[in-house]
Amino acid sequence: MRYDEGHSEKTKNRVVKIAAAQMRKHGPDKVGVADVMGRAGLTHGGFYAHFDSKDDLIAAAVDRMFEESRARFREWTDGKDRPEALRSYINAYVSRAHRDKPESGCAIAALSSDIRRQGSKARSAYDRGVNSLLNSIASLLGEEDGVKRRTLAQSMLAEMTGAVAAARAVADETLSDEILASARRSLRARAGLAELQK
Amino acid sequence: MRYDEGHSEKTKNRVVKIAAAQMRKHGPDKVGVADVMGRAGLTHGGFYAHFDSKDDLIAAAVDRMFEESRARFREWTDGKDRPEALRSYINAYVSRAHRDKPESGCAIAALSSDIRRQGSKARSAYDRGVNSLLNSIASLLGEEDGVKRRTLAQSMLAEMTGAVAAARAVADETLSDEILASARRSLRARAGLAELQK
DNA sequence: CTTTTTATATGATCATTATCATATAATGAT
DNA sequence: ATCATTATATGATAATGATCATATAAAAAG
Repeated sequence: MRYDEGHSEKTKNRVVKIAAAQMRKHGPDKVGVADVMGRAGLTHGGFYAHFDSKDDLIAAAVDRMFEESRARFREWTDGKDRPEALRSYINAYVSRAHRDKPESGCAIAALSSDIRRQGSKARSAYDRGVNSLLNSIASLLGEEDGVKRRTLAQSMLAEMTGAVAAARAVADETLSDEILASARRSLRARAGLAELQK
Repeated sequence: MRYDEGHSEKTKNRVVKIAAAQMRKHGPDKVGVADVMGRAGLTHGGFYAHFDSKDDLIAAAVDRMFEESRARFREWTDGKDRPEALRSYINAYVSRAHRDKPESGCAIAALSSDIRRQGSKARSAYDRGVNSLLNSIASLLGEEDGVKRRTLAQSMLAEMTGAVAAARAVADETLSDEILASARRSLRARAGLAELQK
């Protein structure tokens, strides 16, 4: 049928959004083309009208995940001065809420061990996303020179993503909560934030 | 045939060792039973004489990975005094050598996003391994009380595993090297180690 | 009103993979 | 020597999943 202009693009966006959520939740390889299409209210056959291959979908989904990351970054930091924005970002990222919602969370924490097994398009999208996030974090740091800011941002990103990934991996909830709390505290300290409330 | 006593156990050990390597490299779900058996010089059919299911093999493989972790920990720290052992452990863990050999490296860095999708036996094995590793790290820390040592160990483990996982995930080798170097530096600093050489 | 267009549907194919029933071969026990 | 044992092999089954050829339906263009 001759749907109205832009219908195809809207459908594609919907499919990518669903794929981005499902892939963070279950891993890219555990999400089937037919399942994603089904969730979008479509059947599997139409898939190849939108994407060259499943790899292509994975790459689009990774891009989408990092777009969502940037939106969350803004949500958590907009309208706050630098230290407050940083504190807010750390607390929101290294949180139980984030841990419990991988499907809408950061791609780095969700795909940490999956992405290196993916195709080059997905990996490029991932690299772009990581760089973008590093820049965002560095922009919140008050260090003198840019090199130090970048170094600190990289180290903090490692701890943030490592903590959330580990907190998800561990089955014991007490241990999981502990890991998050320890990382949060350490991150605030080394970001130069004085401890206020808990 | 009536093989000599202990043949079965030796075979099983060999299979688990191979599975542990392959699963760290490719992810548990990407490693087939037939492939592992083939690498052990066997055919797929005999598998169920050794394991109840693939889940069972995954759990055994996870246990094995952490045994290897403990052996590496000893290798890197034995015969050194506490600060030197800690420095050695950090430098060896957060290294390009470790990054480039997931198949023989730490399970936490290798399976960070895979393990939460596995069965309960594998997850229990993982929890045991994480706790054991946390104790090992805490034993290297010179903090006053045990709580602080545990907190710091958790935070450091998050950064170490996060850095190695991220360094593997990223395609750009320059960025990957940078992430490792940044994490290494930060970890040594917050572990209270003075900077000596590079 | 007919034709063309195009997003989506149907249905098939081919590959992969976990699992299991059954067979085999070699060797200690009889 | 024959038998019983047992680790491993053969071969089948059933499920899943990516891909693709082809069909269809509905609206826009004529």
